[in-house]
Amino acid sequence: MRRAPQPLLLDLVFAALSDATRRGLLSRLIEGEATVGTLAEPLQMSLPAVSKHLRVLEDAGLLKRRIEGRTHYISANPKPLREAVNWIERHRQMWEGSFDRLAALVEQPPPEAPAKEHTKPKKS
Amino acid sequence: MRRAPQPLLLDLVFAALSDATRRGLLSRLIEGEATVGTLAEPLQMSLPAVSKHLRVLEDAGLLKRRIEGRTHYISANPKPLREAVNWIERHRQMWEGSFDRLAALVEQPPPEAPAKEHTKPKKS
DNA sequence: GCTTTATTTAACCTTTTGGTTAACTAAAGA
DNA sequence: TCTTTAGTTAACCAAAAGGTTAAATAAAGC
Repeated sequence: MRRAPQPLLLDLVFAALSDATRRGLLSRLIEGEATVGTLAEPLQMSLPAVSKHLRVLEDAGLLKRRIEGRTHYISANPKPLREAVNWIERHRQMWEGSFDRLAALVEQPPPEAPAKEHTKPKKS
Repeated sequence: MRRAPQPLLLDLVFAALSDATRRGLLSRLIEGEATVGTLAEPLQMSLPAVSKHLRVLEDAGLLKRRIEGRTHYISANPKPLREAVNWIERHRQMWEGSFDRLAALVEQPPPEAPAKEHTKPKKS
């Protein structure tokens, strides 16, 4: 009963990535948009189970959902991954002591827009 | 009794990173090696709780522990982070790649049209 | 030897997670 | 209209997560 400091986005992203089924779903989405049923089909588990996994991913901001009639088209949203990889790279580089090594990779801006939303003050 | 596909290392790493307290511990370790007590001191929670968090991090391979007498010196081990960041980067780049192609198409319609999704971009 | 110090382990509790089946909503098709 | 199809929501369950306090282990200090 001591916590409630709001679930950080990073919490949600890393938690979402910590399950192999969910990572599998994300991998599958590399091939492009897919419906819930299509995503569930190869995954020997019930449809509601898959639906839940998708919700976890969606809550972490890793999915986009386009609803058309009764069909939900799911696609990947890579944006939150940037913050996650930023956190990791920052620490990895500090620990390894090689600051310049993959710095370019992290700072690599999206080809279209100059990163506008990853400059938040965080205190983790 | 239905699962047993073995807990992948990636599972453990991402799960370890999904908790703000644990990320805080890792951040603290940027300053260098520290004892369990020192790590616990600023963290308003009991020592056993911290001990458990450290074990989660250790099981994920993110910590090294040097025991000297009754004192445990904890330090960060960045190695498993590489695999994690590899997974993320691989997916992020794939998605951003396909998103670009998609975006190129979506962004095409004239600036007056507010691009509702179930209306096909018909160009006159 | 006794006591303090550093830390883990044990036992317990509550909340969350990951799954199930059954019931519901709503669009599509006959 | 009636039925199928696509998906979510509800209710439930077992196990895991994250915390607690109390007990155990073992090194250090007196």
